[in-house]
Amino acid sequence: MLKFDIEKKEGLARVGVIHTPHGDIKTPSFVGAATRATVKALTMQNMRDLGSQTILANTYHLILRPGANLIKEGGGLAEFSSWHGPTFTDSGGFQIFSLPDVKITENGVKFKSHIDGASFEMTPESSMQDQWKIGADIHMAFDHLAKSDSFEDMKEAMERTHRWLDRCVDEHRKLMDEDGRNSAFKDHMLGRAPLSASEKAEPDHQQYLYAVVQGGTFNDLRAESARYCASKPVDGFGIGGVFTADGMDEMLKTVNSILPENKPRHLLGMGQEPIDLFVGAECGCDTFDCVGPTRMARNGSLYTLDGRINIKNAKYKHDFSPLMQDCNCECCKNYTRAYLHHLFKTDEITAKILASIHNEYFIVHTVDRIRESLKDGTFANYKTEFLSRYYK
RNA sequence: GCUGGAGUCGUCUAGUGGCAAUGACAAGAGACUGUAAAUCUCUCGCUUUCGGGCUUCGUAGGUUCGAGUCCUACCUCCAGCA
Repeated sequence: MLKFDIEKKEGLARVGVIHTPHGDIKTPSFVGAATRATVKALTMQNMRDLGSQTILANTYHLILRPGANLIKEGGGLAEFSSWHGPTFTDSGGFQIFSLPDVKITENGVKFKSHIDGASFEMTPESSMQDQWKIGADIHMAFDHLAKSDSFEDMKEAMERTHRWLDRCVDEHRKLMDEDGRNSAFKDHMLGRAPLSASEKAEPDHQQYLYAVVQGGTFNDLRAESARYCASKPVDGFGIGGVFTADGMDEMLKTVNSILPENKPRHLLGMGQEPIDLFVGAECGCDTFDCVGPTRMARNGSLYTLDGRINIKNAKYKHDFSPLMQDCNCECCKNYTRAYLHHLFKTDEITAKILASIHNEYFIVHTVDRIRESLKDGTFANYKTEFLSRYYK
């Protein structure tokens, strides 16, 4: 079982530490979106420097290129990418469901590569196998995204997600026993040697599985999904299919009141808007990932405590102040808005690098400060102060 | 000086009798939430009660129902010849 220590609780919110084979994650924490085993425009050293604790890569993208086997050959995601720290993989379900011409059957999803049109089929088993090879510390179960937000489609997607979860759990356990067990365990299984308690308890090559809660905007479905996922022998939970902050707090309260307290919860894909992170943490989510901060950055939309600004706007041409006062990121400590404006207008690659450093830092540190404020009991004040200024 | 060619929105460019006029860039603004996104959308002569109205394709005339497109003259630029 994935070790998760809770240091402090406040309502549904909690401060904790997830202990992974590649290191600890202090939670709540923002996870950098490293879809193709890289955070776009940033090096892993950039990510360490800006304070990121962990990254999340994507199984769909990695099986197309460079292939799960190659990442395994390279020592697994953390080593292959030189991140060396804790890692997550998303199952690929979300991407595949966004492709045109997908054929969904009970067995899995048939789709064509967006790169060369080659036909693939991903099933709960194959996603688990690929994620095992990719070798992140924490894997997501292969879930089913609803094709619309109608109750019928949501219910169907949720129920299939549950059936697929059972298959994910079985496959994950099988991989653990075949590949993850230490040599002592394997000797034991072959009748060669007895097994000590610690050897039995802790495989040598451990990877962990999160179930994914579905149910869309229907809180009764969310509750049903949370109960189902909670009943399974998984290490934590992803909360999927959330697209807007509207009603998210109620949904998260419903779900996180049902999920067992002693396992971590990851809010999938949310965190472009700071309010998502405050609400998410307040309602008991421990980790977040989102492509928003880096995508916004590449497109010139940059976070400040007074809201996002578009650095390409003409009004910043002569603005020689830092992007954001009192920001300790490499970008704000060294460069002016006028310079960033110039880099964007001239389409220099450095524009995207500096902007990504800032936006990622901003979101990572906002969640870090949420964690600190929960620890010292000032969360409510921090939330009010931050949100009233940011969204004024 | 002669002979050819060319002058169209900030720039380059399409256009060969129905045109406020093509495309690109530049400019201005917006979007983006488990990344087919260093992407996409809108505006880009002036004006409007969004139906339209007005003024535009080097300049000035002309032919025509209608001219950026045809004719004449002039101006400027380019090439070749003197």
